[in-house]
Amino acid sequence: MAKSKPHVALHLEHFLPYRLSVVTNRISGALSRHYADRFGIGIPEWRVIANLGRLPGLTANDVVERSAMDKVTVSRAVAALEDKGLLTRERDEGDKRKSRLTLSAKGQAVYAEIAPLALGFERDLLTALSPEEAALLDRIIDKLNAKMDSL
Amino acid sequence: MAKSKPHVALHLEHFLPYRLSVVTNRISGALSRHYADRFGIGIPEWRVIANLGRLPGLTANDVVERSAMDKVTVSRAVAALEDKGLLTRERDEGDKRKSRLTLSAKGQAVYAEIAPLALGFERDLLTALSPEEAALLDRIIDKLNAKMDSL
DNA sequence: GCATATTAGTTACAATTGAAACTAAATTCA
DNA sequence: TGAATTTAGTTTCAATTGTAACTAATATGC
Repeated sequence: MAKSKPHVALHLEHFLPYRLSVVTNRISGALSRHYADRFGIGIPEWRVIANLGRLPGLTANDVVERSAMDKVTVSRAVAALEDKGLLTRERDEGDKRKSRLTLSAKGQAVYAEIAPLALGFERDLLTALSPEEAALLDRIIDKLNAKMDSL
Repeated sequence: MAKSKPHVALHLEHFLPYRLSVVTNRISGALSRHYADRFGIGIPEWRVIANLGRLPGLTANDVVERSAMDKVTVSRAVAALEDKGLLTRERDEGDKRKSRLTLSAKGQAVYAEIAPLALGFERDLLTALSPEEAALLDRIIDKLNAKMDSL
């Protein structure tokens, strides 16, 4: 059954942007349910934690660039995490517009708990694909991103 | 460079659910900009139109099942489209809970204008991939969906 | 060196969204 | 039957989100 080749008529169920959107939302939703409920943390907050867990000292703007999230979304996620005591800000002395962000001990604990959950979820998801398919999917995502860059 | 194979450490930029989410949001955003601005129509409304354009007489619930959208989202999109005169409801005489939805002439005109835009966008996007890659991506999406069904 | 533009980040506001509760019609089954 | 359940669809409400306008700090150009 040919599916997302260009069509002469628009069939949503075979339309690539739509199909991608549906499967991605299902995956994101399932994943966030893994931690959102348990930890009271939403997707943007989790993404900030994931970035800072690996790269402490990023600024909010670094996170924006690395995460494809909106500036405002990141700003709010950072504020929420600070309120919850999961991260600290330290004003950059060289450039006082910036704050360096670091996970607190509590934030690191959350990271240490969620990261394996997330990786386990990914591992489970990837059992649906052969290693070759998984590798190719990666290449395809890169190519689609490159295409979007050029628009 | 190995990317979304299971990792020992969580690197968001190589984490499949995250990568999928980023590229999908970029694609959906670009696509909706193609019609949202020009026609004053949002994503849910467009999806309802796309469904009814091909299958007139669906009920709101049929659209929910076919589109993976929320009940509430569809209900609102349908109401908005009715307000704009793009579709009509006709109470089903056999089951008075249901309404059969049909695009008005105006709605069909919008569909006739947007559908080729959407198909052109997809065609353009797919120039980034070889035909084999495009076919495989379809298979992969099906497999990921099947995996999500089983969770 | 100072006016202008750019960058980091926040705030205000309006629109979108989904969960939960609700109405009305149809179905089940005792 | 007719009481209890399910289904189609809507409404209410609170949370999430993005756009635009803003502040404060830095960089640029003349």
